[in-house]
Amino acid sequence: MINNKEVDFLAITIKDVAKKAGVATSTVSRTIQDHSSISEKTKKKVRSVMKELGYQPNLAARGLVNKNMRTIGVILPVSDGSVFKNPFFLEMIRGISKACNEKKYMVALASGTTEEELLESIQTMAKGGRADGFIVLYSKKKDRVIDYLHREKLFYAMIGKPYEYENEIVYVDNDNQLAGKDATDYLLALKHEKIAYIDKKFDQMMSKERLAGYKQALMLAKIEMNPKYIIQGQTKNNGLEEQVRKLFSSENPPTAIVAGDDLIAMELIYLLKEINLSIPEDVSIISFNNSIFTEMVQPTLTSIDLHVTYLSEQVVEKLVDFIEGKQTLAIKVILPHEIIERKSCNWQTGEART
Amino acid sequence: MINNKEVDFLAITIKDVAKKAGVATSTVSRTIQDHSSISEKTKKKVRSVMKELGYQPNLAARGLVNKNMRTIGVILPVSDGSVFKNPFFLEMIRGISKACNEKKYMVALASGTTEEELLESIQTMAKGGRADGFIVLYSKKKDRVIDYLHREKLFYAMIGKPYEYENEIVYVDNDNQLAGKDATDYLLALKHEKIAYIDKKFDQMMSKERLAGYKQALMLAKIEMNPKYIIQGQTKNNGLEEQVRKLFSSENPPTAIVAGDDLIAMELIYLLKEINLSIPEDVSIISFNNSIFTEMVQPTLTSIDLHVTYLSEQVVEKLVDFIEGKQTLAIKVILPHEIIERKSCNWQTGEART
DNA sequence: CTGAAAGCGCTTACAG
DNA sequence: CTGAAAGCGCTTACAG
Repeated sequence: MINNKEVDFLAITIKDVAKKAGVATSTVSRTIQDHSSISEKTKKKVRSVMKELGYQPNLAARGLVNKNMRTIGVILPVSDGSVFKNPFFLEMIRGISKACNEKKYMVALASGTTEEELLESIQTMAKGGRADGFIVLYSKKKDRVIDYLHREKLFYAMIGKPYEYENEIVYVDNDNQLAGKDATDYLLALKHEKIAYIDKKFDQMMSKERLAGYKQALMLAKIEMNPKYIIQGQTKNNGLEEQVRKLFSSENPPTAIVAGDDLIAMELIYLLKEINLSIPEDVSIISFNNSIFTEMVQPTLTSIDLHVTYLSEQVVEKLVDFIEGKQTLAIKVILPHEIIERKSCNWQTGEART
Repeated sequence: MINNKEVDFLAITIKDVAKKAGVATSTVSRTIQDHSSISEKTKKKVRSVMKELGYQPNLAARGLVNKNMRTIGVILPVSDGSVFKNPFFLEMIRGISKACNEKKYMVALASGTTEEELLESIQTMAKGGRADGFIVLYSKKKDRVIDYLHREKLFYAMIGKPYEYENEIVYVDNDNQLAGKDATDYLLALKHEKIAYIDKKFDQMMSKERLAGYKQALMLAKIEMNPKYIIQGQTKNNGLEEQVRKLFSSENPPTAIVAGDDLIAMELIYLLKEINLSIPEDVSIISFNNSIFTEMVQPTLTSIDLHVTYLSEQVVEKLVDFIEGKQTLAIKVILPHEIIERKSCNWQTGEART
């Protein structure tokens, strides 16, 4: 319908405003920035003309001279399919987007099907002067993305604890070890002693930490850890499902599970129901994230809320401080978690928790 | 650790390349664009210098002169919480991001907590020359966002069928009426006659269309439609849950359900199980989206795949064609759907489908 | 308190 | 086939 060229009606610029207001372009520019050197009277006049003409500053021009585009690149994990289906990311993206809006930053997405592609995307944004800083939404070992960001001395921050350069990176995280311990302690308080830890993706930093917390809780409770109770995703011989079936049909099955996240907990609930175990009567389950799924299963899931939205707001804030030079230290922010009790945990006897 | 100013080491520009290669900046520029007027020999030399210096074009500068930023703004629905938790959006975002990468476009997110905020965000991007076009991820009635995009004659495309300006908007969609009909036909073929249609959000265009398809299927099968069998989210008196309970404890309960999407189907499964109905023995369920959830419930869900990823790729392609003037008509692309059979549907007798 | 001028890094007629 | 010059829309010393 409309041709590119035809629609190319000249946007109104600082020049148009200046002419109409009878001032110099520099005066308009300074008015936009609310410079103290411009008289209120002039500002008022200029502002009214700006409004009248519907002036909006050209961000490319501004970016060119300021060498900052007020844009934050959000780096998604390489989408091999599985990881990225976790709605967790949606919550983070949404939180970041919201926080950026408030700070008048834009958010640009960097993604890729392979690590190469992702790196290229980041590079274009970085060297192209398109993003002033980056937020990395995941944390994994030997990450070439982190290496790149670090080597190029770009501004970046992470959600989650980094594997490397820990002391040089701005990051926002939960105390995942404590969360793992708290989850386990919660089950211990319900008199469970045979507690399993089941997760899928053990390459993620947070999984490691939660497992450490689980071990710590058992140790402090002087309960000997049973290595069979720890399932770390699929092995080369067995899928997660098989391993779980085997564990629960063994001689000495667990009475409770700490699950890696709500999604895994959901799957476990189905699996266990299939082998005729009742939840929470036979097996109690606690998990992490407190996502929408917690309310969608039967029984509803007791889960640890990690305050993802707040996490996202915080990364944005810290990164922006860093970009704008208000803060130059590699600050870490650790947010608290909170157990949200629902119906998936019982006393070890199988009696309802009262 | 690192201060803003210190890190501000001058990026290498076209000038640096020109000097080192012993040519003019215009030659470098033309080499980048692979202009036919430059000799291969010169190009080769310039390119090698570019590589050596690690040159990356400054996108802001380029955008300033070209008046296009090779950026697509992706407009998320106003996040009142509920809608946005649907992982559906994550899939769309991912698909769009992937397609944009391939076309060397960047994706910028526009979001807001209120419609005002969202509009402001879009406006900044549009008038600020930040985005060349927009993709709207949802379709709702009386949308001020669409009004704005339309009034300002911006380039935009939608996923889903628009309420207004249908003949002037580039969009990509499924044939949702046909999908609704096919879902219903599938149940009819299993000898079900008492089929309910249950959805949550009836302000969305696709819900309306699927319902129309449901009605059409019944009509063609000469089955009288029972208005009680249609539940359209919560009314002012009753929540969805209450309505469903009531329907299934009524004298003449349905034996099958067409559910608005997988999430709703999941909830329905729990609900029905709670009132001691077996699925698929007592009630068959078919839904839409074929998301990860289909494999997470017991029984696994028969669901209609809408090819979301492909949908996303298509919007990007069409929008880019439009932006670049390769295509000036308000083209629509309708993608096929596909029933993915799993375990949630039986013959009306309650016997397993074989 | 305000303006004229230079410059950010690129592209593109216009010459040659 | 290549280069010198103007210009995209803004900001910021530098004068006054």
